[in-house]
Amino acid sequence: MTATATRTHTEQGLERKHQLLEAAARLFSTKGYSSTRIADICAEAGVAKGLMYWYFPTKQSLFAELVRTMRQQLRRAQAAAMDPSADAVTRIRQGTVASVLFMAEHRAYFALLDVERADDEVAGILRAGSDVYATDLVRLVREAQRSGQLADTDPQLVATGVMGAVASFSHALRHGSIDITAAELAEFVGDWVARALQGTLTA
Amino acid sequence: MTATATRTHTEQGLERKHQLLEAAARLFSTKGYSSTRIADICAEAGVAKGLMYWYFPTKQSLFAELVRTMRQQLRRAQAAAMDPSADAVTRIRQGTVASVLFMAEHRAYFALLDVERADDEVAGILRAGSDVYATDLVRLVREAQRSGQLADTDPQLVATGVMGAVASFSHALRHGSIDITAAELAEFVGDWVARALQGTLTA
DNA sequence: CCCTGCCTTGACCAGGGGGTCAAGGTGGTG
DNA sequence: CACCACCTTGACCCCCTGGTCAAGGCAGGG
Repeated sequence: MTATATRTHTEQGLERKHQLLEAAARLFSTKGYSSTRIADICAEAGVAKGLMYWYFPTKQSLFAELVRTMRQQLRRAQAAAMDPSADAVTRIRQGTVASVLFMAEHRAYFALLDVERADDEVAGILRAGSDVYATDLVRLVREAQRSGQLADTDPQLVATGVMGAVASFSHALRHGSIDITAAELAEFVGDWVARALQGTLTA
Repeated sequence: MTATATRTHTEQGLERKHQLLEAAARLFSTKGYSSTRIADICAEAGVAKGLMYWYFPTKQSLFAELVRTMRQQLRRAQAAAMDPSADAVTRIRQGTVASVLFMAEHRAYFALLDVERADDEVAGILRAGSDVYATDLVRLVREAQRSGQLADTDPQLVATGVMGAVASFSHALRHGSIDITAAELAEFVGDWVARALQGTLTA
């Protein structure tokens, strides 16, 4: 394994790297991680096989970078959608809607979550990263509880429910088992989550 | 590939087969489908590698049988939990609670759903089977809508939400990110789903 | 005691795929 | 022009793993 760590890239180099990431995202989300061969990725990107190893030390590292990038983007989309002056529950709803929309726009990328969920080989590396949003949600739930908006259920539990809803509905949309526009679905999921949450008050 | 199809088994044979299935379930749910080697399964079961092929024609068929069995069991548990005289929403809730409980009792088996979700190599074979519960749910939702219990949202959408909740919470419990007993969680999820559903009325 | 059908073994095979490498561009700088 | 750093190629290696197979128990029945 050559020392890819200290490698510097030109403008063109970064672009190539990006091409590889995009090609990989397309294939991973279609065929799954382990069923996607490196040769496939390079073919999809239109370059020779060896080139991948100029930019990434291993297949896993490519995958890892992909997920890292996606998470950052998602995170940004969520943050942008939340109105800082709004109450906690509203912000949760806004984040939820934004998440569904984001995922619809970037199906290929977001589908990686499914892979990550099952493939232990890679899940370990990244588990930590997936907690970021969860932590955020937990904070929001606590805030809502302090302000009396929600009852005192375990915040972790609630966060799981919210994230689960986003993931499940997104997954369904991605796989065509639902026939609806992304915008409509996003609103629906927002409502769905809001209702499930609010009830927590009377529990 | 030898003709495993017409093979007859003795009492002992069936037991051995069962051992293999159990070992496989344990490993698949821990390491994922593709990361589990046939050698691992046989080692876990304490038999020689070749023996697996006495009972199963391929690795995939072993997996398929595993999932088929699990689905049947789950299906039975759901059916048993539903009170035929109750209204549709109540039955949905009962099925939900039963699903969470079942999954908690059979973690190793149920975890296979995660694998199935991502691993395309195997997903295709079984996709059809996973629709059974969905179809059931859709029927219940329609019934509830006819009786005015729920508003006229796309039943498919609602079904997705219910199944998603079960899957997500179960997944969380399985992976230890939630600290709660299975019974408690089951009730929580039941409530969660019921709330999310009911709201559909006022949408 | 032998024969037949079920069961078990572990060495073996073949191909597939991750990862390597030597060689050859290409463009910018002294 | 020469040099260097970046980039690109495709043949090659080799391990890993799903799958095969010939050989050998070990019942039980005739």
